[in-house]
Amino acid sequence: MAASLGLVGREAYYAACSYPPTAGAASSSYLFPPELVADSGGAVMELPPPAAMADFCLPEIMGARTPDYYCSPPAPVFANGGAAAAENEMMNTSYVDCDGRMMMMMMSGSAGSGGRPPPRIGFRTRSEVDVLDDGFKWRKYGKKAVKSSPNPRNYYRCSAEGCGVKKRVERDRDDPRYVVTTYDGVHNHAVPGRGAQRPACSAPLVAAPWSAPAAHCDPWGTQLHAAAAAAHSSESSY
DNA sequence: CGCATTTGACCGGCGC
DNA sequence: GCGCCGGTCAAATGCG
Repeated sequence: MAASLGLVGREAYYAACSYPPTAGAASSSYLFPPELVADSGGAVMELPPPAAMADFCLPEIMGARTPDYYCSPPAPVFANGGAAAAENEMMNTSYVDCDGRMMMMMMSGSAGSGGRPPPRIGFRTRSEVDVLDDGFKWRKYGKKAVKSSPNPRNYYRCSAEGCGVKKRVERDRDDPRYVVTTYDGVHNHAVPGRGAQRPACSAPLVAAPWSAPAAHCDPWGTQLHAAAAAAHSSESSY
């Protein structure tokens, strides 16, 4: 299982996305690594300066130390504009870490019959271990060698009952020091064992307007914060 | 013994 | 229609 982390940092977050999920590799990788988006019509976002993002995303908490991570409502930060994102039924969220570095996350999926597309979130983390301990309990259900990468891709499912969240984990093909993790779906439960310390919805979170009916706050907050917390806490351990 | 992991097989989507 | 490829399943295996 996810042993305690040996993360050595998390500096290299991608700021790229690929959509719509059309041809080729892009259909299975809505984000990252860059080679998957560079030639497939994807948009590489130009990120505003962290400070600007903080102003945009963190109005009520500026002035104090920013949280480890912060999830924002969808922001029109796509290189080709928010309209294009809307056209493609894509949404995104972003957050900054305490160092002011900004991280973009992409969510996508088939919108289906007006329903909320299942969020897909991906990020890249420099880590010595393949599986980042994000606080949730994952059960590995598959491993596959993919063509786009010399490294095998591992498939995990949240082992919580009734929670269908999946994640894919693979080493970056260009830099094996980095782990590319893609979350698929939204946890319908709190982080195991962290109930008191880390409620599913941290206070500063802005409610996402599209959040799931049952969720009173950003449904991604749980996993994002969990992952962020895991990554962050690990930093001090190396 | 129960649970997690491994791994080959199978299936469906997509491009040609 | 066929083949490729990614994703999932499920039996076998390992481990505590």
